[in-house]
Amino acid sequence: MVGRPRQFDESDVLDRAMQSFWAHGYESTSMADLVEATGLHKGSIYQAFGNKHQLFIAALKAYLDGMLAQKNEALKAADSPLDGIRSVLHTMLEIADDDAACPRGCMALNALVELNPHDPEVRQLLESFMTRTRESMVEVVRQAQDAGQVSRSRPAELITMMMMTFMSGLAAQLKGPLTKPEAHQLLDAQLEMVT
Amino acid sequence: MVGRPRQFDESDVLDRAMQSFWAHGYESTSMADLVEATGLHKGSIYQAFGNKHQLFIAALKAYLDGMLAQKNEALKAADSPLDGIRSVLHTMLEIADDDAACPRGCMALNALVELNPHDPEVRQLLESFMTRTRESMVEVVRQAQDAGQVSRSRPAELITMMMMTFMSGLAAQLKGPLTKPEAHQLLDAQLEMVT
DNA sequence: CTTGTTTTTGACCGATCGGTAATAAATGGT
DNA sequence: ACCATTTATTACCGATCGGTCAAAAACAAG
Repeated sequence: MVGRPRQFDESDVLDRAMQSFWAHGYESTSMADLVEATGLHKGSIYQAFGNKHQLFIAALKAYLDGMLAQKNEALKAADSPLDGIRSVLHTMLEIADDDAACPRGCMALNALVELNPHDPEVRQLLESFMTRTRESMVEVVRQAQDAGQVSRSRPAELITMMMMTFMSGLAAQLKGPLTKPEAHQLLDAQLEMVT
Repeated sequence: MVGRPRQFDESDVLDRAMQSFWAHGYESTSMADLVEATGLHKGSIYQAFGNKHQLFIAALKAYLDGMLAQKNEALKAADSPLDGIRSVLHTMLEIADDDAACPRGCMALNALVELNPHDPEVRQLLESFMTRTRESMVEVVRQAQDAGQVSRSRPAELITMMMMTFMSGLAAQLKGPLTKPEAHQLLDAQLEMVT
């Protein structure tokens, strides 16, 4: 027995929900907003995703998975470890500021600031994500050091943490008056310093 | 004619409201929360501050004024321009992570991420604050360059923006697993690089 | 065509949201 | 003592919040 077929693509709906949460945050996105953004009715959302919080978790997970995939792709395509790092970070910036009208920033950072201290599920998700990205980035920094592209005067772990911290700052500042060209310029300066 | 005297200290109530907004953000702080935090009744809050949004603006303004005062004080007390910068930034870090149980971060950054794109009043307030801090910091960086404490290889404006971006990143990361000692260590490393 | 199963749809729910109004209480001035 | 004015207090408001439920609809299997 199969029942009535779905009239929507789940990953497509999840993506639309993600856009809403990304642009407005968790609390400021109402179920009415999600109904409008996804196009399907309230009951269908609850049947498919449980509740608002679970939908947010699913959307955040989709966002993080997309970022990880993008990162691996960029690293693989790069000619050298340092080029890979550059490519990953500049692409992250592009993703964080792709809409000229509304600077959404980085959804992971938005969730970190809005929800992390009070939401265990978000906390676990973000911690796992950050740990994985950090470890992967430390590895690439080591490769860059081995290739002579990055100074050995500082441990790879420290360099990595400084870059991730700087990226967090850029993602936050993009929600303010900072423009995209300025952000890229700052990132280049930081990369030059740290290498 | 004078009327019934107030039974509360306005700046004290404002401070309590600020603590709530600081810890939970704007949307997640309900009027009921504010009633509990301030101790006075709902009607009194509205009579004294207008509405929730105006109260938040007043609380944010009080926070920013406090930060500016702390900054000027630390700069004046410092033995050298570079020491002043160090003192200001490390103190900001302490303020952003003063409660072991709940990392509130920096209220200005929290407001930037949660509200800036959609709230004109917050935007104007934060832009004015950031412009003033940036200009004042550029001046101190120049003094540090004149004193030979900071390299002239980069313009003071760039160094300032990099430091502020890095601080934003630290303020955000403090809401996550990053510990206070780690944050101070990262800040020291960044200061060493940039100088 | 009927039946079982799933999705769709829209009406509906109690709780909470931010905000208001009316009354009581407390003061200084006359 | 009384009045004008301001604050304190509480009951109350409509709107919106996230969430539920039952009936209708659309399929596959028998």
